[in-house]
Amino acid sequence: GEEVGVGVDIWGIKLFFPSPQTIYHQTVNLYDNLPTLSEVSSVIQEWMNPYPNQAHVTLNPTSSSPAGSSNLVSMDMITYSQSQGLRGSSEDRMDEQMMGLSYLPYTSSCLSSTTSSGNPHHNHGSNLQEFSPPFILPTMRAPVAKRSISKDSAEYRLRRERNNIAVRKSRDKARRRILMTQQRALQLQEENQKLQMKIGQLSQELDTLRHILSQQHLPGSEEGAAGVPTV
Amino acid sequence: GEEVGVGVDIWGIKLFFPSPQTIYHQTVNLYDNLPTLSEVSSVIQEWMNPYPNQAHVTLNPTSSSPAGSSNLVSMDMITYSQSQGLRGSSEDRMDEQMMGLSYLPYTSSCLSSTTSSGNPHHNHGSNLQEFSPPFILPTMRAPVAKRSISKDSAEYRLRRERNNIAVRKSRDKARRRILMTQQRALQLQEENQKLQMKIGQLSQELDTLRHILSQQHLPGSEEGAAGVPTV
DNA sequence: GAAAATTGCGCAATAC
DNA sequence: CGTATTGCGCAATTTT
Repeated sequence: GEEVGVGVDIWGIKLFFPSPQTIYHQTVNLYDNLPTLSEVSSVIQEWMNPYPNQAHVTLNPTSSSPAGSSNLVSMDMITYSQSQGLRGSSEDRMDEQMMGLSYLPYTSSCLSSTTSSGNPHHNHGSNLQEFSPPFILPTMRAPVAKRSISKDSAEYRLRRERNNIAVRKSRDKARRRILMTQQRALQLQEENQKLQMKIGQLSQELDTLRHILSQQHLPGSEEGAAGVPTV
Repeated sequence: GEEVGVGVDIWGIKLFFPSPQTIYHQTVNLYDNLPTLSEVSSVIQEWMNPYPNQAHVTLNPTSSSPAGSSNLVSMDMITYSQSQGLRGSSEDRMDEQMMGLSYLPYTSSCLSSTTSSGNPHHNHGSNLQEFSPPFILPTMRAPVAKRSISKDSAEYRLRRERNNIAVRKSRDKARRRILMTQQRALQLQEENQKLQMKIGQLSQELDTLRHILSQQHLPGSEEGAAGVPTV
């Protein structure tokens, strides 16, 4: 099979979507306002529109117009139980994982390379067929065909190498950002403690002064109008 | 070649170490206290000890004792310019990357599987041969042979699938931890502002009271002893 | 539109 | 033995 994407089960309706990451992104970003069933069904209509028949449509590697005719659909169901963006919106346990729930294997198959013998990177592991959690639908867009690029080509290697460098750089940046945030949090916590202490000191001073003033004024018994401000 | 590990250049001395990640970890953890040249050379002696001749020693897949005889050495140099753990310890730019420096491609090849046709996962990209930054040595330990496991075996797939689940779980946890830290930092920042404001208020109150007291005492000209405390 | 950056994922080494 | 972490490359996607 040359399917690209994931099969999902939305309120009992099995669907196949290309581009698992898109779905994941949408899920991650929107998992806190799930659509209603009617919204889902309307979106399904929109989605199914270009492909009224649910038959397979083989990928056409030579098609050049990306937004043109349909060229990639497979109704083969692929397991996809993401569960990450769907863990209840109430912070979960924040310390440990949920009960036995979740992190079930999920398989996505890739387009095999067109010329090379193909390093089957995302190999299909177990062929489980369960669909569990409800799912957010991705924004609707017709699947586009990839430009077929030989994995042996120098251009491919160049692209890969450049991307690898970018990935390392990006992750390094992320690591530093995380570290910085942690340090900032610690710093703020320290500062908070100092500020709390200072507030304590000032409050005590205020109490002392108020006490002194009250002692001065109470025995004298008059002029209560110009008293201690209580802002 | 069936080499596993990375080649590094330490003060001009080219070495090959197995397990790139070990080196990376050591580098990350220790990059702020680089060893002296004498330390390095003694470590090199220790490292070279089991292998006085620098010839290739072929991997023996049937050897069962992990801590037993030497079974994995290759002096083929593999490019390794990590540069991540070596970015100056002064926070760098904290916003953007350094100048043209770093993130050069780095290649590590893996043991090919013994029975399966072998998915060449970590494929060798460009065959650059440059060695640049000085490097921390890993803790010395004789390389151990991996138990040869067929990639087709059900056990392998089981292990992989379990690890994949663990990985997803771990990353989910990390994501939540990061989010939590960010939120905490924001929260602390808000709290800080409030505290600062409160300190401002209290200070102003104090000033007012001090002013009042000074007004009361200065015109009367005496009894300066029981004055305003200046804690 | 193309290059760079980001991100989910699986793999393998390793840490625990 | 196990699970948990982590660096890495890949590919899909997003950002610039």
